[in-house]
Amino acid sequence: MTNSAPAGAQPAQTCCALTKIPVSAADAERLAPMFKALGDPVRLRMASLIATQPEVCVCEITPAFDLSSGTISHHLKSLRDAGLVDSERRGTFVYYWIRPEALAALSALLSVDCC
Amino acid sequence: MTNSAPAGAQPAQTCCALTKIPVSAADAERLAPMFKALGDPVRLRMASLIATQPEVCVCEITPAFDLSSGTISHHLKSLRDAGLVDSERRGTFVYYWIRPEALAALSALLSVDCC
DNA sequence: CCTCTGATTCGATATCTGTCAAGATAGACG
DNA sequence: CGTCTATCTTGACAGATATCGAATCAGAGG
Repeated sequence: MTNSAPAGAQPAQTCCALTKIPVSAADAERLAPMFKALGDPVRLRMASLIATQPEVCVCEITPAFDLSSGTISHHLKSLRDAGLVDSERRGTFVYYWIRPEALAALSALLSVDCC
Repeated sequence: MTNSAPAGAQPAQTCCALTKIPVSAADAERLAPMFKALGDPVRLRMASLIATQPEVCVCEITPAFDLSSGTISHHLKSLRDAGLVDSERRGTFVYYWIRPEALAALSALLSVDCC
């Protein structure tokens, strides 16, 4: 039980939505899965890799990780199920892109720019 | 495989650090556990409950959830291990508070205010 | 000291998760 | 139509996780 802040001292000075009003159970059910999807190092990197480009082919994602293609697919599915990315097959290849609304929802909760 | 964005159309217009440069493997290892900790509805609500006040007694947290005290402790430990909160015993009671640096780290990654 | 209360830890259990290898699909292209 | 390549799905499995109830620990106060 470390102690990095004088317990009685000043409160969290970082202001963000999370610190304004307790997240409701309903919001928590909706938002937690997105955090969960980003809660694995591989998926966090995948999401970032996809987010840095308009769209990314799976054939570009696969070689960026030392994992089987089955595992890559599995993680991409997690990200898609969480609503963070979307995908489309175009010919032989499948392309993924980020869903900005999803990032915005998380950002709104954590962003310090809310006040 | 739904299709909510015209694949070839404009890229993610929401700008945040995540979309600038792919998260490095090292950063992913450091940040993913924090997202993971927030990736459970119970813990997300707990973190928010703690973040909305300077500090919160466990005796206030416990009745806010329909869970055994053992389970509450378990989740609080997860949040603490992830570096999101810290705690201190004061007499009979234990108090938790948010670690603003941790929220700031996540915020920096997702915030739209970076450009 | 003894006991009471708040909180954590422990043991058990059911479920979930990350991973791989192998098999199944979907198009492209002869 | 057959085959090749890219991707996804399935089956299996070891390890993690959420949960409870019981046991333990830490102070407070007689």
